[in-house]
Amino acid sequence: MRQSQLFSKTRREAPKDEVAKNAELLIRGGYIHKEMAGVYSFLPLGLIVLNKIIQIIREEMNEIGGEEILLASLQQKDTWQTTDRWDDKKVDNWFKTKLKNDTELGLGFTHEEPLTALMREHIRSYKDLPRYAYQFQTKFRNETRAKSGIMRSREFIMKDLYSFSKSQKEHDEFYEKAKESYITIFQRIGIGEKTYVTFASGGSFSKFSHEFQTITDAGEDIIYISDEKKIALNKEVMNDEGLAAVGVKKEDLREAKAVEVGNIFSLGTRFSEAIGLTYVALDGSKKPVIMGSYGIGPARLMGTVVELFSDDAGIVWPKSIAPFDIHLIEVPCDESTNKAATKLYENLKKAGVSVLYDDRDARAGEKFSDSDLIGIPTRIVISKKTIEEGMLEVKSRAKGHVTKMTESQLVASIKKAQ
RNA sequence: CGGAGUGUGGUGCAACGGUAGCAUAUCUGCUUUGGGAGCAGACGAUUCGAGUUCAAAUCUCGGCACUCCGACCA
Repeated sequence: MRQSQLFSKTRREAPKDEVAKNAELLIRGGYIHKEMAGVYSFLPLGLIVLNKIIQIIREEMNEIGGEEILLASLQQKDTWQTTDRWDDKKVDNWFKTKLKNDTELGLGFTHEEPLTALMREHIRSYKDLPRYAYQFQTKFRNETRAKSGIMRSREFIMKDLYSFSKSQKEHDEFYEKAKESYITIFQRIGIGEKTYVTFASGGSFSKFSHEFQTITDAGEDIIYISDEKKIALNKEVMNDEGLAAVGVKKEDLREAKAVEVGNIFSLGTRFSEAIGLTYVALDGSKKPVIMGSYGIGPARLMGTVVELFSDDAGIVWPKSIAPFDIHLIEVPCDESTNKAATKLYENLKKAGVSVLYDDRDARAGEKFSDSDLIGIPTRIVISKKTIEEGMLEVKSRAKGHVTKMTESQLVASIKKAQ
């Protein structure tokens, strides 16, 4: 798109009420807008990145048999009372509201209850299992303290998948598949090397759950990593039982700060029994469905990427989730550069390369600074000099080096990277 | 929820209880054009409410908002 058409503006300084690097850079670059503590809106550039992350997750969820749905945010009290999760004493981060007639409602902080209840209408026989449903949906959590920019917010989109299986074996097999799928997702997004499958508390559902923890000082969790096994333990299960389950010795582990970018749980029959989601087995008996839940926060992922990949000048997006492939900069603007830049812009679009074309009537310094801040992987400058030379000036945002190449070489290199 | 701190033009900062100032952004004009240009002019602000005082951005109390530390965190 043409940058002159982009309503969001970059800014030189971060607002003083942001300390977290992810929020500072994303606000300065015009990716997000802060509505209030822990509540952020996504602007055009931010939504492109968020949707790219979502699309990667979607592809991987479909790959393991997920069916996409969209559940309601408004939740009925009754459903949550059947599992004893309505009471504020049991779940203290509910946002609750009321209908005009005083009927109490909740804004969903998760969706085990409503989906389990819904599935009663669709799962009746062992022939209907297994099933995997997932969604990208807004969760509301009344955190006592929002912090770290978009890493911990009160309203956020979450991908949550729920599995419904007829046997423990069937569940366990899917659980492993989901774990592998998550590893693939984090690799595709570019944080694979710093992300560890981490043993964590299973809460009231099972002994352990698996978290996906990405090493960064911006994280809130402490994990203990076994480099040999490429696995980690959350501090909360750093005890004899946890060590035994993972099969590591305490002295072989190293401590690190990390952010939880994903979490998968075995739920057993906690919800299906309480809500009455059963199926008729081969032998005619009625059995509760065995469930699991699998979450990833796309916005938190986006924040994590910014924390991991940025420098003094701004963001350095991994290619897989950058808002555009190329930042095309025309400088200075006159008739000849405009003609050349427009032609290149159109050609690149035709070749299937996404381009942010800085056609603004601004000075070179401002354009370059904005480009560094926005962080698109490849920058191309069109100027009188490059037109005379007949070569494109191509700069890598990550590596910083400048190379000269022709248009077809450029397209080939972008295609190769995709 | 406990503790600490901060609220001033769009943004970032300043102002002893006594004329609210600077930078940047924005607008106009001229000059400029490969790393946030120059000159001239213009627009624009004390979080809200009470109190103390001749006089409050400044002191006191309360509300609201935000940040940080901690607790909490399917």
